[in-house]
Amino acid sequence: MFTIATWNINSVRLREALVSRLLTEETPNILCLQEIKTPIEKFPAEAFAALGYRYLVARGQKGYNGVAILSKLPLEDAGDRDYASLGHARHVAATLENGVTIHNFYVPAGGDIPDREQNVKFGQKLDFLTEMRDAFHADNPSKSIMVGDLNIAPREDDVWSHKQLLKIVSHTPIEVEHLGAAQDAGKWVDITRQDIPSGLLYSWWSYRAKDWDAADKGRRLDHIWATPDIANAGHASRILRPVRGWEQPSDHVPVLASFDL
DNA sequence: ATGGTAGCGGGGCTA
Repeated sequence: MFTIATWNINSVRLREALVSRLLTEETPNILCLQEIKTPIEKFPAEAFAALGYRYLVARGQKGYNGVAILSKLPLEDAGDRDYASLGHARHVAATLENGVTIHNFYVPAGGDIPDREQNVKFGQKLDFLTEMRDAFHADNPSKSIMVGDLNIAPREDDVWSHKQLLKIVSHTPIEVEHLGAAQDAGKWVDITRQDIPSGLLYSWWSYRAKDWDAADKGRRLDHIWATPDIANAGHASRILRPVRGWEQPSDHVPVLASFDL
């Protein structure tokens, strides 16, 4: 059995102590981070190794993006892909000794205007998702887990107001359709929703709210998926809402799942 | 329709 967590940390150097706190309190076997916002040379690997997380497979860049897989279990680097040819560090993969492959994604946010004619970033987001679809279709993945900040809340109960967010980037029908096509192409099972099939679920609350907890205008942007051959081994999904209330928090909270493998 | 906050890096971009 192992537990995997995914967390958009919004600068791993600024929030090194928060990562250490999560690792100490929850002791996931594997932690996937997004938006580490640093080149790998400056990733605080020693601090996490001291807590038992000796394995690191990561891709970084200066100032923006960046993804990392931290693990207590041995990992082998399984490569990365520059989806939509953006030149951004938004994907990395690693393989465990049991043969399970882990994909860690940071899908582009897509800007504010949900129209590729008016907003290049929105087009890049859709193109990124289309290339994910094509890659999964070609790959036909098995024994795989894919996690990350997908920057899309696909279901009505993944947002505080479906109606009010229909034209807001992250919940528009075209994004949901593109994400669904990528999910279908890999036959990915949404493990969080397999475990918690109904009810409001959020993993992100904007920094701009006066009182994020009281307003509770959240979205479920962070996901854990698995291929059908191992999906029934997934269980015990959790989203750690209280982490949003830690001092100087990320705007995202960790999402966890365990696998009996 | 707008503005609200945060991080990086030291101005403006990105979220």
